[in-house]
Amino acid sequence: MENKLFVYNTLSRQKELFEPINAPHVGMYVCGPTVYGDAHLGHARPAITFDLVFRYLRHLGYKVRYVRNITDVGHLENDADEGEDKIAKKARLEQLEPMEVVQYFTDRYHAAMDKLNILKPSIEPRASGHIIEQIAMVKTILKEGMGYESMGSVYFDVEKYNRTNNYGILSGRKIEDLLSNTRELEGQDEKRNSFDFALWKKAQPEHIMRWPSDWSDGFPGWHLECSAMSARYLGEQFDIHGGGMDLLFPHHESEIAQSMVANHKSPARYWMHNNMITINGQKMGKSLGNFIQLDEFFAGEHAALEKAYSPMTVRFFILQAHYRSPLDFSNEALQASEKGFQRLLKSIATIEKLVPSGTSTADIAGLQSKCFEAMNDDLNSPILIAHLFDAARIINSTFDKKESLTDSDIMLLRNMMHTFVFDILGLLPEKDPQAGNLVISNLMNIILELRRNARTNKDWATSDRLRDALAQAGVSIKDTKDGASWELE
RNA sequence: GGUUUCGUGGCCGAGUGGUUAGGCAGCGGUCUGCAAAACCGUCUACAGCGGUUCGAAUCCGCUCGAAACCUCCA
Repeated sequence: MENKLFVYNTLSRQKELFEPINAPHVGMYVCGPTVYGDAHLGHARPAITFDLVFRYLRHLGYKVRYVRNITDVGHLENDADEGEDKIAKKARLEQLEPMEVVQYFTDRYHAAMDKLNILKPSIEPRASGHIIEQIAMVKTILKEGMGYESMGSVYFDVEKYNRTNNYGILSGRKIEDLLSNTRELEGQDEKRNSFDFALWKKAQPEHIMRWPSDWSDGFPGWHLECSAMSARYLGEQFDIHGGGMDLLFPHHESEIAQSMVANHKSPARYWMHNNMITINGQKMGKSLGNFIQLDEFFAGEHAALEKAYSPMTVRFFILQAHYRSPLDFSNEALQASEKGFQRLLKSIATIEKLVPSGTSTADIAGLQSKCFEAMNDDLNSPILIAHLFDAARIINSTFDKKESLTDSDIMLLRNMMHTFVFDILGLLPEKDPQAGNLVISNLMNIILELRRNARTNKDWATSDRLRDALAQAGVSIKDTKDGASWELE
């Protein structure tokens, strides 16, 4: 843990030295998905961003407890569906039990995350499994006088809270500005102010996800689950709270307010927010209808996709941008990432073929230091990747005898590449599943043997005919110094 | 309208008061029977207008343009 890791803290709006409350232990909470639909590219970003944080902290030697929730209750659909839960709505449409929908999309989410090689969080709590904790928190907030009951629902009194605290500490918003932005929404007459948020919501008769409470049969408010579950598993104050930038306000702002009242502590020391993925410059989002599901990427089945993009291509694409910058989707950019990633992987394989020299013409240790510097500077994965491409150039040049490396430098380089590419960036070489097929492999050996004979006899017509026919069949042949190799298209 | 952020070369995307980002594409070369692939080398830039400075793409101001949030959202 000699590395000095700096992270950008949204609270202070600057990079700060990361110092855990109880080193070597680190507590990290990240807002997970609402499981009422398949994961799209936008979901991949926070998952990958905080997977990178998780992996890097572990690499630095920290013992990290990573909590990422599953939201399966509590989100209102929209103005038109006042009081109707997203999960419940989907369930009614599909004639399924709400929990059946939750289970289905949770499993699908996990499968997509597995493909992206995202490590599982230490704990993945569900909101519906923590109703008791949430009700207890509502009671505490009421006892503290910062909440009020109205027609069976309970609301947080933002204005009162703001007299002694700062509602806006995270987002930079001022309550006066919020006041002037009052919009007339249905059901707001229950609230004292438009910006008050629900702690407990009374369920309408048709609402099937409901739990009993002192105030009504209902369900917990939008922001409560994260406050209740983070406190339960990480304590009242923990190290890192993460999520998408779109959650900054009001979700995270309200989380802070709730925790300040219930626990008299600001819940997290470092707030980290990943930026959005855009498509044609606009946020990719469910409500905008412009999202592309992850499985559609992997299968290439979407009108906006020119081809399929493998999970590792998507992962590399996301890591090539800094997590706090917006990232614009395009086929051109994806294909650039795909090729670049393959080049990086090939260079790692080439390390094994390097022949050691007595001296080194490249500074491998220095390059390794630069890689750590990049990561320590707020997880700057694009800079790290640029350094890794420098390493790739050194590897290839050494292989071409234009540079030289000592035995120990080669070992260092191998270790460095494996550590950063596989362990920290979480990238994996993707093996063609068919390539391992023994029958195909044997057939290819027979065909290439025939072609090799033809070539020995300078029978170019036969040689080229085999190559063209194989290309038609979806197998590409590459002639190298060491003979021909093949791969499936 | 308010809050926050951003505008970099053909595309994507880092950086930041004086020193190469990187990837993809393009171009040149090596290799090759040819081709492909691979590898090496290499060009194009900091929205516009002012200001501060010895020096600004980098700091300040204005203009234009874009985005996120302000309502569920990763």
